[in-house]
Amino acid sequence: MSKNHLYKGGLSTILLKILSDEGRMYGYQLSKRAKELTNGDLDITEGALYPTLHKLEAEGILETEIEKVGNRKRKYYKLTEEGQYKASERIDELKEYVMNLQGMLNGGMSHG
Amino acid sequence: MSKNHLYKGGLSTILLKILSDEGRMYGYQLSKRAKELTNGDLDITEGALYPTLHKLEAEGILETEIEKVGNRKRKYYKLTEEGQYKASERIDELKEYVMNLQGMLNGGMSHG
DNA sequence: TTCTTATACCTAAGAAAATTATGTATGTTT
DNA sequence: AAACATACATAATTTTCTTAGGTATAAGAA
Repeated sequence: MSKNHLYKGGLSTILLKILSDEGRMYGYQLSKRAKELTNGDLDITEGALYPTLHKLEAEGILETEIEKVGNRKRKYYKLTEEGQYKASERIDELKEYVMNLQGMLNGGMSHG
Repeated sequence: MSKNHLYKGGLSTILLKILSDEGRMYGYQLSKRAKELTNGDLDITEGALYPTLHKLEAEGILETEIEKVGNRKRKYYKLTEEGQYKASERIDELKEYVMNLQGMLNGGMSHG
């Protein structure tokens, strides 16, 4: 099993984190929230967003409900019961990884 | 210009950070050092490592010297003068990105 | 009222960057 | 002698992203 999630494949875990905090969101809303939370650094494209959500749904980690607001449909995502467990695992792994990475990036200042 | 380096394309910047700290290293050594510095989390495969180094060399960011140790050759990499400038730019960007990501991962605890 | 922008979903083609597999060769340890 | 670590490299494949294209409703500006 690979441990190099983050510089490849971190997007799904980021989405899971947001959903685990917010409870229930739709795709468009998720991408806006991600951008907010990272001070504009994370700009999730639609071509990445929707396939990733579909994959997580297919894995049984997310489930959906379609709601009509006015004349427009929104597809709401939330974690399944099984998904809550898997999500917290993945989020913890990512946290640890990011912490180690940050340690590396801020260490080694004694050179110049 | 894309801002989503990290969950894709962070490897080269990580290598630049290590080289900027250590000054001069060869490929195999770089991969071992990266693993050390991240408590084993970052396991760079050879198929990722060498093409990435070759690309950075082709970009003029790294330069090489081959040394013979016993009967075995080592290819040492270091930053070029131009490379030092570009490396520090990329490292700063990555730092900021990782900081924002960490903020997101550790925020939103007020849910349960 | 028409144009632009924002909202809201989606897929397909292509590129980028990784993994996996394979190859060569030397040195060390069991 | 066999296994493992060092040390380089490339090719085939897969994953995951960007870019581009498509549909449609709603709101605001010109």
